[in-house]
Amino acid sequence: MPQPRKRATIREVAKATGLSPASVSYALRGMQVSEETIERVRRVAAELGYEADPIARALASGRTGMIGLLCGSLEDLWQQALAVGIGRALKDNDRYALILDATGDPSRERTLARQLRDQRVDALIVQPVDPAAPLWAELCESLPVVSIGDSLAGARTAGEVVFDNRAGVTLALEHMRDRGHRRIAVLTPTRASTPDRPADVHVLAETARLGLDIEVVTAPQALAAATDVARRMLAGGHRAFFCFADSIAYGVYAASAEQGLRIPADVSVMGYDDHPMSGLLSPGLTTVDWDIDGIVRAAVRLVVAAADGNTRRRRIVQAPELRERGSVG
Amino acid sequence: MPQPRKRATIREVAKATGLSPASVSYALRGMQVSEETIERVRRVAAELGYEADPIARALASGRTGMIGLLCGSLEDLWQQALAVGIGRALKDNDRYALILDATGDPSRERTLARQLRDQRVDALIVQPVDPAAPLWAELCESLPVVSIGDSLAGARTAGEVVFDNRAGVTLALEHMRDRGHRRIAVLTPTRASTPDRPADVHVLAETARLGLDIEVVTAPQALAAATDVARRMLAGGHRAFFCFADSIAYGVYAASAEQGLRIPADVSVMGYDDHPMSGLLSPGLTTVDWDIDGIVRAAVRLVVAAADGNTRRRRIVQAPELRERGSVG
DNA sequence: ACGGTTCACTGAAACGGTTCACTGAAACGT
DNA sequence: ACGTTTCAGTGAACCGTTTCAGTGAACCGT
Repeated sequence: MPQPRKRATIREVAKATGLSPASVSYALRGMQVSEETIERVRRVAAELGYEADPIARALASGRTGMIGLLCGSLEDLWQQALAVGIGRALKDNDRYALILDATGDPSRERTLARQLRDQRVDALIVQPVDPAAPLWAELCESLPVVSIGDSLAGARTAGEVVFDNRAGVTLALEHMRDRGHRRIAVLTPTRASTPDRPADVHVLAETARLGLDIEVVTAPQALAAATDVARRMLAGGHRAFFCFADSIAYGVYAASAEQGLRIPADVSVMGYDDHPMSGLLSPGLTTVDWDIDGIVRAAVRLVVAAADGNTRRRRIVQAPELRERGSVG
Repeated sequence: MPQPRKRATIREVAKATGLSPASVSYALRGMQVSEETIERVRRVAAELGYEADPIARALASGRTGMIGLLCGSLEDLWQQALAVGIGRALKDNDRYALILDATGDPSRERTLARQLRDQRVDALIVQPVDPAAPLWAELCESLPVVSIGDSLAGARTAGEVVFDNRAGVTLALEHMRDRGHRRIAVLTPTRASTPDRPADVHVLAETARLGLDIEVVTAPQALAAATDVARRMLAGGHRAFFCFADSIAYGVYAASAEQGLRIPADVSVMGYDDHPMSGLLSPGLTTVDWDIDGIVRAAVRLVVAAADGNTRRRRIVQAPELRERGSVG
């Protein structure tokens, strides 16, 4: 087991400058002491290679400068892209992100959310698996929370970037109906048992309105697992798919290819998200685009403002756009 | 600003059980006290909703139970997959990962690596941007480090999962030569200025041996940026590409499609990594496969052992496999 | 000369755990 | 009856900061 090398503490800096630890602490944060002293302390600290211990700092001050990011399921390529984008945007704001993956499991979501709070993150961005969980209200009591995707029921969030799923679903299903599809398999991500999740409600409402015959099935976002599900649905005679995540649609591509079925001649697929790879497939995946960069920017702006103590709450609604590429025959 | 709700401390549990804080601390970790007391303390703690504060615990004990994961560049889809896989595998070991993204920048890599050490992660998995940096030797002094991809020069790592890049490069370049390509553009990720990075050395050696005419260019892994580079190379007359990451190869697909060039008829592309999406493209991307699951398992096994105090150092060499899918004409 | 500010800095108490060295009692062997 | 172990549990120092409530000196206007 390696030996932790001994590091300089604030007391040593205090000794070396002839000041009290308190003054050094203030000086290093540029408060309450004379310019001259600040300069001197900085110099001595640099000489000694002193850097404040983030753990001790967190314990004493309750602040860390970190932003927590709790993703619903990182198996999803789009969510991966979102996480990476948020991480980089936060970096540009001199913040840094703690990225955690709830793996689509509400109970893990609970555990990790609490863990982040206990880690003293200054604020939290969450892409909820179960937006109706009481957890969120509890969490909002103790730190600013920004949600992406869905509104958190009954919680005082510090901001929300929500998708207009009603419009998105309408766009998708009308497009499929216009192309002559009536019997549609809807593949949605595995998720909380909440039966009345907003997006699902819209699907039911719209299919009823448009007179469609749907079968809803949950599917994991990992390619291999999504392919399994798609394979089963193809075997069951389904030939038109509305996938609630591009990652799931990729599974339909894979399963169709295996069985020699051609898209869009034999099988029709719609995605939901627009991951960069969707444009590279042939045919390109027709999908519903949510402007991922806009979401990243909005979420980061909200969370940084909240972490800085800004209390103005905002709700930003993202409008969807149909990205037609030819996967619906 | 939300008010942190007051939480139970160990002293309150001590009061409630009539024990000393020390005993409670031991009891909750199942040490040094009688079974009966352990049971009682557990019960009372649960009643009070007590849970040990991880920050205070980290300060006092220097341990956190977390494993740090420092990725070279999360723009790369393969590295994203690796990070997600490692996160999930660690979860199965009841550990949890702190995922950070060096964004391909050696100086950020330094900062983040030190930050992880200061966060008291029990161990670190790193996919180095600059494997020759003196940083690693320093880091290995204070915590177990497992590296993925390259060996860390002069550092006493706790384990390594390295790729046999010599074999991988040979596999790729021989394949291209066998298909009749002589003039090849090599697209490598942006990286440290280290000119003698092992993989690059192999490329030069092999091209010389095989009598190839190469031009080496660095390219970012983000699709849009990689496409830009590919576009320029196509404009420069290049028609055969060896990309040192599948993500970069995707950029060649995109740029070729834009210009109406067909793969493999007009343009040939080889990747390096084998991301799941590579099999979905048409034609599938011919690439060098590194068995990502094996890497994940090996790295996690090594790092968990090291975090548990096991000092046996191991070096695992991954052998490449050519995954031929038709993108090389 | 005097009360009142301002300024630069300090002492000590947090923050919430862990761990070391120790204690008193019971159990043990002889 | 005695010295030795073992056991369950304790007191207090410690981890490395931050922050609150002062303190003494210099400076102010009158």
